[in-house]
Amino acid sequence: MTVLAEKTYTLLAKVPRGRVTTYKELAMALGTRGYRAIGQIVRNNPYAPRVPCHRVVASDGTIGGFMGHSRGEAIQKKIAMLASEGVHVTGKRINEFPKKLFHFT
DNA sequence: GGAAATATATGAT
DNA sequence: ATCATATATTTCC
Repeated sequence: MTVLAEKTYTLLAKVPRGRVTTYKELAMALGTRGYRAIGQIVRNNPYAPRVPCHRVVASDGTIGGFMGHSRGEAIQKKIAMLASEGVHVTGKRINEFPKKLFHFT
């Protein structure tokens, strides 16, 4: 486990319910450019479900990935979970993404 | 120890 | 919109 992972989980846990964050925001807050690394870390998610990995989305408002695959039916499940928390998703993008997006800086 | 793969982002074409 | 490059971690050899 790397220091980057610790900080990633810490920040992710700080995201309130009904809000989402992006890999980019996380990477920026952590001071790294390894966006993909964040994806790997979140995918590992040894702290689940204490760490809401489903609250992490791509910077363009798309869901990104979930459960081992990047784009597939698993996304539907993630969408349902987000909708359950108040973040509704229409089609392939989050509804009012910038408003629901939680930024650290 | 080194190479390939990944739940991304950005820039160029 | 599509293709190629950059970046950090993990997994497999």
